[in-house]
Amino acid sequence: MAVGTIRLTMAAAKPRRIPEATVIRLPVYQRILLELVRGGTATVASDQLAEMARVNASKVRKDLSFLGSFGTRGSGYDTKYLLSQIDRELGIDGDWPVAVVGLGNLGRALANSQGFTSRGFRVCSLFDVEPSLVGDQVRGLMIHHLDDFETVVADDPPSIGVIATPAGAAQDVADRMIAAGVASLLNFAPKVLTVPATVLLRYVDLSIELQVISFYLSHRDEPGTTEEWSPLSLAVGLTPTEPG
Amino acid sequence: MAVGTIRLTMAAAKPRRIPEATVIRLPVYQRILLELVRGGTATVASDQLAEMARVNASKVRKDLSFLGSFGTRGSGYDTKYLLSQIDRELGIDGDWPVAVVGLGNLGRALANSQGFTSRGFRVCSLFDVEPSLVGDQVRGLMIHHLDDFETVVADDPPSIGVIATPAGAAQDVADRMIAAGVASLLNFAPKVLTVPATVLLRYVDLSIELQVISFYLSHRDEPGTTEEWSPLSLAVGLTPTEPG
DNA sequence: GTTTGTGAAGTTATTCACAGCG
DNA sequence: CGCTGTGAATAACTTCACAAAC
Repeated sequence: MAVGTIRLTMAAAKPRRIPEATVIRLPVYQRILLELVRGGTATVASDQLAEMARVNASKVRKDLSFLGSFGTRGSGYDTKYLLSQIDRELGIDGDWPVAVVGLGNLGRALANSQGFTSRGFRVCSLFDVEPSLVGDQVRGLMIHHLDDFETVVADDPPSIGVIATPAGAAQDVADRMIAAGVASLLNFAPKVLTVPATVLLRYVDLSIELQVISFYLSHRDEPGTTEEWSPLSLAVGLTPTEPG
Repeated sequence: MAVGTIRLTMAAAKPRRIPEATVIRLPVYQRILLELVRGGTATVASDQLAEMARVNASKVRKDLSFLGSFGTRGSGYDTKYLLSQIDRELGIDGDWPVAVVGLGNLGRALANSQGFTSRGFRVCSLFDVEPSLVGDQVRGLMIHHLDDFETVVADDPPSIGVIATPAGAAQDVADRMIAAGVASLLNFAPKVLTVPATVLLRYVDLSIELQVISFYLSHRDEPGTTEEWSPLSLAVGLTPTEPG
């Protein structure tokens, strides 16, 4: 590209500002590309990607064009290269230490999951209050008592705090994480949290997913409704910061 | 509930068609209202709801107006009543049997979670292939061997199938679920699935959440970017069906 | 006075449709 | 030819702003 497009000063910095809707789809393309690369597919056209992501092909092309123009007309996109560009854009080259509080089934599943232990993410510390868990190891990391939270995270400050506790403990854990300087929270507890507007807060609520499903199942046969719902995106979560 | 409210006979069907963006926020309001009701709050104004949901107040009012007009000018919304209306709209009065395949940490956490065992949802059967798990009970339900899937679900056909297996097993499980008539899948395995367009497919990918977070953390200090990202919605997942 | 509900205005996202490159 | 990249057209969503209702 190097679209001569303005922004000149000292040569062509990209005019980028990636739309939110696109940002949300990038991880989806990323995952698809990862599978393609692993499966040995070297190039992919926008309409194939679109089919796999279950979106429209021009949307794919538009989305990717915000990153630059990496496609080859006539053949498509180089999977490896495109993946590396998406990774870069998503900040995957960074180091993102993650602290997990709550090591019940869910916390354990998270701490063990690929997503938390690859591509820049790294579980750095684990906490619980349950005496029978404290001292145990998960993936080679010891579970600390929550009482030691401040001390432990001082050594290796997490960027992301994961709350996988029961609802009753969640707000307290959030407060302590924020006080310790954690910039973003991922909350799995079924509890609405109150945090400062500067904190990036995302909820993952498994029941919310179910309810969106039940909504579509309930309505799929209503007259005139049938073909028109294309339940986009996915769902879940409250959101950080309003601009105003 | 048992609101005498209309739905009169056969006059005046509302002109309703709830925008997708609204549908995605309804479960968020729902959860907030549930906490308010439990905490004994009887009424709530749109700007309070908005603050808790971290969205704009007119968005809240507009969203709620698609359900009908249940607010009282001057004081706000009756929490209980509003909650019941959202529940109704989300199809919560239905019966949604859920089959879970894969009872590792994640599957267990799901089967035990409130979201899967309340408000219309009901875990109806559990499956795994691991001999040491088959025959165990989780919340009073026996874990069946996946080999018996077709037989077991014939008795109590699930509306929703949850895939919490390793990636390698996910497509096979999906195929069997679809063949057995399951209308919607919730996939937690890190695998892109191929399913017919009529199947409602949602992905929950914990690493996608992390990556959206890392995107915002990476970009929050770029010049001109700081205040403007209001990372809406939430994100995750591929999507079912395109209309075209 | 307070807060809803909603047209109208403004913004953002999607889709079309085609020129341009390989 | 095939497929990308992108302006222009369309559609969806958000926000404003205020009249009406309590």
